[in-house]
Amino acid sequence: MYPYHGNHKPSAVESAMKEIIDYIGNEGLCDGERLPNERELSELLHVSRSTLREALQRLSSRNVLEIRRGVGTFVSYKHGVADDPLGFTLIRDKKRLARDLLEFRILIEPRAAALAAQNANETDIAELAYLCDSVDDLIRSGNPHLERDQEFHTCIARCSGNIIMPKLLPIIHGSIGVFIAETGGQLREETMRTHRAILNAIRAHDGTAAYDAMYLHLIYNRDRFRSDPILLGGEYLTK
Amino acid sequence: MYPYHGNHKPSAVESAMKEIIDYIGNEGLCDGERLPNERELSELLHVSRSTLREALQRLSSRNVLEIRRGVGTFVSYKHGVADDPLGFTLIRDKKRLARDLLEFRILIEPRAAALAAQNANETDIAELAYLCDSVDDLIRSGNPHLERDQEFHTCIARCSGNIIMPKLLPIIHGSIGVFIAETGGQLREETMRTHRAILNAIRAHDGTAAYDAMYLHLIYNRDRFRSDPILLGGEYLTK
DNA sequence: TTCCCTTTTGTGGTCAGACCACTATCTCTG
DNA sequence: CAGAGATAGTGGTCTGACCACAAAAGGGAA
Repeated sequence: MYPYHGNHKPSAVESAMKEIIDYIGNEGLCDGERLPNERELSELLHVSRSTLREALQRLSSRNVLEIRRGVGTFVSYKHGVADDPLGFTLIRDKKRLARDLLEFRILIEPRAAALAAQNANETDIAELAYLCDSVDDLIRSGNPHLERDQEFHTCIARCSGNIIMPKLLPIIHGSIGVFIAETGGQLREETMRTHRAILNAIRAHDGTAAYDAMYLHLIYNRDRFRSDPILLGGEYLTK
Repeated sequence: MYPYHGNHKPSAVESAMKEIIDYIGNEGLCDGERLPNERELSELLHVSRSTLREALQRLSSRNVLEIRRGVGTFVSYKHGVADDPLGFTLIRDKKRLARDLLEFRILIEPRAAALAAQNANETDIAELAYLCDSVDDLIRSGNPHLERDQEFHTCIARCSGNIIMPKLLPIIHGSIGVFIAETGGQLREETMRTHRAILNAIRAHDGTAAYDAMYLHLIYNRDRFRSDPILLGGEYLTK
């Protein structure tokens, strides 16, 4: 994307990346479809397998490809799976990081919900409703629901119409996920109730209500974290 | 950061990444300091050079390291340099992408400015003032000022106190930079004026004023883009 | 001496080909 | 028909060689 920033001569890896992107475009490969295996692709692009591999790795680390060991390499228009693309790895103060991540959600997700209320069509709303029900089911049956919960939020982000939202949100969620375990106890009722409020506001195309509902939902989450931080891998907070 | 998401056995590359992070921590390496060369480091970590290289590449693509050909590999706590970590590469509709990026800035930067007004100390304000003056100088002398302009904005993001902001903003800016050339004509005056307004609001610790000033500044930018999109590599808009 | 050009040195970049480890599938057996 | 085992295909890792670039050292001309 940015060979234009510098004037440096493109390396073999960079060229290969561009050619892979072109290949996907030319072949009309869609989300989930498989690329040729590494040996074939390296011949096709006239680079060594190691160079080709490096190109694939870089593309996968920016969510463009998904590499599955022993299976193959797949196109992934899916949003946000890559590890730590924002470089939180080296941030020592993990407690502050967790706090800032939660604050950041409060900053953008209510706005995303408002936009979603404005832009969501029937199909979107049906998908949101399904996800909302699905989260409820998981909570009621005592199963892990965090992942599905995040899908609900990401779906709202996608409905916002701003393409940055669904790209960014899963990264934020993923980073928070390291710190926070599954919702427990009384908060589960709260989660189901506020999720439902968000869904209803979006269904009614009421932007203000959606904003407020999402805001409340996230505030609950933040305060829970503050007062009762259930942590996974607590060592990462002090390190 | 997220070996905790899945239960999969860590690959050699993943272990190497972790060990590199640990190495940086143990040796107390700071921003800009150099790591041992690839051959030494691969011996040190007991992995092959190719595995080590892959680990280094991944860390560099998440802004943790900076690899300079013919020179060495350096620790980079710096914010946002990596190419396209959010995976905009495959987005075909570049016009929409540009629009959404600008809208996204309008969504988060005013809030960052408000937080900066609240949290900035004397040192921060001095740095902001210097950057603001510097941008003015560049504009007046007719030199490219886009990069310094972005530094000004990133500095505000850093002053916000939320660590996500300065990580994210350069990525957004960098992606927008592909589309938008240097500010030209009458907008230059506008840029200098609104920058100054933002600075003054932050200096006065007036959050509301900072929010409004930043909002106006960005609206000007967006409208300029809409009415008169000066584009670099226009082909990328239609592709 | 001072400057510029050449050489040297050290670094990351690329290549080739071999073998390892995992996954899904097929096949044989009970 | 179900399960265990063999098999083929994929990405993962290793080795060691050579290439290309950037900075520093050296040497000659003004």
